[in-house]
Amino acid sequence: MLYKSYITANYYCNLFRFCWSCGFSSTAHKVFDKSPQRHGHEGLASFVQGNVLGKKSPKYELCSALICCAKTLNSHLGSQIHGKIVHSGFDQNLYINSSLVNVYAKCGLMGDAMKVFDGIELHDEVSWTSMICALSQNGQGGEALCLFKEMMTTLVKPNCVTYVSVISACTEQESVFRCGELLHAHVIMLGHESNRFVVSSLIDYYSKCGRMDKAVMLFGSCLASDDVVLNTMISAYTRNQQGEEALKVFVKMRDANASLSEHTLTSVLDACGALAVLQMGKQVHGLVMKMGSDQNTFVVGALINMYSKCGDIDEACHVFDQAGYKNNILWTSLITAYAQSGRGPDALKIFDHLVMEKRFYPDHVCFTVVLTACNHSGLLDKGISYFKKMTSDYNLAPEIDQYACLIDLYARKGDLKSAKQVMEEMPFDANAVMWSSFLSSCKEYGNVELGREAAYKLFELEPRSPVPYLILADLYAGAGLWDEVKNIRKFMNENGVRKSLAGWSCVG
DNA sequence: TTAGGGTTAG
Repeated sequence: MLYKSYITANYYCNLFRFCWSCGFSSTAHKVFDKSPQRHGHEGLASFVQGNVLGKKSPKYELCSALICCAKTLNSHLGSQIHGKIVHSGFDQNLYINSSLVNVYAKCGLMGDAMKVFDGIELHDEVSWTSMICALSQNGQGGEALCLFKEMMTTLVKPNCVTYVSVISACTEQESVFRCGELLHAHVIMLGHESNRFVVSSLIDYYSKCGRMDKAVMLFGSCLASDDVVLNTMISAYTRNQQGEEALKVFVKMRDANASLSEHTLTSVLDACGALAVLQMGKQVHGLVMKMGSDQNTFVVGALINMYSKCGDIDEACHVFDQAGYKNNILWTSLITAYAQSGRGPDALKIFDHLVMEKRFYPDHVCFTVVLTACNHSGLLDKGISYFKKMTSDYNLAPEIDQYACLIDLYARKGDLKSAKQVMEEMPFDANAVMWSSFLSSCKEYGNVELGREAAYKLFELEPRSPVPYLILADLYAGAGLWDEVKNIRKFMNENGVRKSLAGWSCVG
């Protein structure tokens, strides 16, 4: 088994300085890439600040400095260097501008990134790709595709990197899902299909739109020796409820003495959690300790989730306690672990304690967890009050997931009128999940009128599903409306909805 | 000397 060796951050920092001072900037970059992620960046950035900003800088040094800024997410230093670039008259240099786009994009400053991009007079494939990638990585997949289309109208031709960026953009939202297949056709025509970066982005794309047949085909056709392709495939299987296949890939990786990274660990822990295989999860935990990855935030989060999904809340807490650095995501993972193990009130206690001490600022996902915990613990009024706090205390506009929780809270309480009012007044269209939970509550409380309305909405939203027909029939039966029950059976036949009538005993 | 794939919370 190959493990990443751990050398101190100082070693990397000194080596970086040495390479840089000798003018070996590309070697310096390699050193920078290998430096441990959580250490040394600050030191390197301050070195850049001292050596680039204070001197008359050649173009390549400015470029190198910008790469460091992008990697350390240091937009402040990036802006300072930008000022120097303008002052030195290098503001039309393509290399520098592509790097600048990258710095701003990595720091989430999309307006600045676009401004630099728009200011470039003559683009090359890298400058186009930098901006396409920037949009893709900032959740603007649709815009990334538009820019790609614009690029296609120019004389500059996209390369492998462009395809990797634009294919990744297609996984962002369902509206651009179908574009991925078209891009795959481009890739085949241009002969990029054997590029491992392209392959892994395609596997990821297909797995995210549920086309595992295509993902498996691509995986089978490549050499599969690349660790990222293997990790992508483990995640792809897990995402598509094929955890056993995911574990098989992992076992093969171990048998082949493949290099295991922290990505591998998180992906395989996710598979263990999905399958609830505690023993296997513990073995991977052993590997985590052996590799010295027990302080990596991604790995710690994956461990907490794995133990929580396997029902071992004590071990989940232990992992959390051992983590030196605790961010919002880890706190949310811990709250989720309590909520998932039926300890909703404990989950809420942690949340209240944290916000009281101002140790973390809850986000949308955290509120979804809290609201779900309230829902599952029957703390309906408390849940509604948390929902209101989102806006009043934290200035967070609720999103569709939190509205779904609120609707569920009102409906479970039997306040069907309020639940329906929320569905009508919220800034989103009520989806099938919302109407389904609403319909179930209508059945629970015997509200025929609202139940009928919900069922008819579901007939439109999910025309092939027999479930709303069956629930509505149950509701009618509970109210003694036997003629209506018979009509439902007729209605199902007319609409071509098929379902075994087992369980529909109320019809008699 | 510019750009790129996979990982954590419901």
